[in-house]
Amino acid sequence: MSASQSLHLSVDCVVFGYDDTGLRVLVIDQKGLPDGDHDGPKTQLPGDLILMDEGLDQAAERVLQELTQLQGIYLKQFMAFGDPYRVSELKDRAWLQSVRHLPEQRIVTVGYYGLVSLQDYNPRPASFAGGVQWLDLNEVGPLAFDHNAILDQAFESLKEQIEHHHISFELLPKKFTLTQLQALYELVLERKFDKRNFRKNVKKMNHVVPLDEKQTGVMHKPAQLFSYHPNENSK
Amino acid sequence: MSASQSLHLSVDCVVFGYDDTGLRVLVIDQKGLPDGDHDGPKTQLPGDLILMDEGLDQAAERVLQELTQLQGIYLKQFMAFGDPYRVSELKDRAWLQSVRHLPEQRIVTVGYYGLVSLQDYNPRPASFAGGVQWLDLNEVGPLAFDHNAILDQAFESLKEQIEHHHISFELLPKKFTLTQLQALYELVLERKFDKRNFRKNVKKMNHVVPLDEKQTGVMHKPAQLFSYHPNENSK
DNA sequence: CAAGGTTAGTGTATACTTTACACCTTCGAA
DNA sequence: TTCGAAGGTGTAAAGTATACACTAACCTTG
Repeated sequence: MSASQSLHLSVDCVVFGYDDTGLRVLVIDQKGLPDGDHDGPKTQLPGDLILMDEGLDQAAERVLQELTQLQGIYLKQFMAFGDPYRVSELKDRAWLQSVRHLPEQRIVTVGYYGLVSLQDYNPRPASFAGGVQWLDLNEVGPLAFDHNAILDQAFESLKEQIEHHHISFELLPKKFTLTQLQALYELVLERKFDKRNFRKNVKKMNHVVPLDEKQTGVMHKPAQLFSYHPNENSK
Repeated sequence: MSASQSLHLSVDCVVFGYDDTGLRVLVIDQKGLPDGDHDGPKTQLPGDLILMDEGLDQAAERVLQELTQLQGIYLKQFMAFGDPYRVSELKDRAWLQSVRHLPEQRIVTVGYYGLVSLQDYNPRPASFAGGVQWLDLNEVGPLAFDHNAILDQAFESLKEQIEHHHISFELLPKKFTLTQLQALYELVLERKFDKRNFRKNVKKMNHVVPLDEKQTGVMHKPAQLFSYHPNENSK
């Protein structure tokens, strides 16, 4: 029935970053591809094979750290991708072979999405490993492998989760304004909200608490800052 | 970095079945376990290794068909389980070795949940492969491996999806009564609904259409039958 | 064939939630 | 001092959710 399986398992991370300029995805350059045709896709989602003694969540954390220096961010598994022909483009196979010395082996991957506040983590983009870029979600070109499909699916999962779980705060700085929160919801859910109604709803959530602090350095009325307190008695 | 991976990939199916007696899960007996201690868990979720040339969804379908004869039912991937020690009990390892002749290899599994109407598929339980049982959801004992955890997670996913996607109809016969629909929601969401309010809501869904037909053979006022029409213009 | 058992099926009043909508405030820059 | 730019606030109307109790239709039994 089963015979001898020979396939590999990887994790791929779709890291969403948010700041006042919008919602972005983290991609890395493919390194080590032999010179020659410069056209095709040269960026991909950060991902790699899992190690024999680590769990999936652990692998996602490690891979992300190794490839992008990002650490300690929110990561959540959303879907496994196992189409036998998911790595079918010639260029993709060539890259795999050049980097991993793998023969034509099947790779199944487990997708994770990650959330990070660009304002908190990215004041110094230079600290990231070379070849790391934050692409605007609307301007992601073709990625290697089936990574565009993985990205789309990750964004779908994000949309579904943001309303029912308190994950939006993972994308915001520790101190944020209600305008930032609203803009985030509008970007993720792809619709507009009324400012007053939005704020009314936020005030019902007792895990969003106002601080004794205001925005500084803006050339308009400074906004009240808020922060997220997970255990401000339930709801 | 990665070195040589050597792990296996399987699918496991959590099939939920519904009829007027409640919500059930499909389990199979483990066969081929050498005689001896009869205590430990002897049932498991249907699952097996995936083949080299099939996708994950395809593997789930095939495995389910091979182990339980169930075919053509709704199946949806919900999560991958990859803890390196997920198959840690001695008895589980012994079983794997006796059946698959695998050494102490790691197995990562992709979980699918399935939905089926017991009334439509199970008028003749004899037609199922031997060793297949439908356990009441509240009376599932210990299963092999980490299958209890997989089951719990599957049920969580079912709860989340039933409200936003039209999957409840996969658990109902083609022609169903509103009482059946309500009882199903009550079982899955683990709360009661008011009959009149529930029916008001259903009548707003234009994908649930009344038929020109009533229940027969019941010793009370026969109920109107309904059926599900996916494309009765949206929402 | 009448009575009793059992589930089907229906409407309304009230509380709550959602929506739509416009103006004054506060800061920095010029 | 004025201007530009975003912050911050309340109310009325529409829609949705809840709570609640009786009659209707079938089968069975005496």
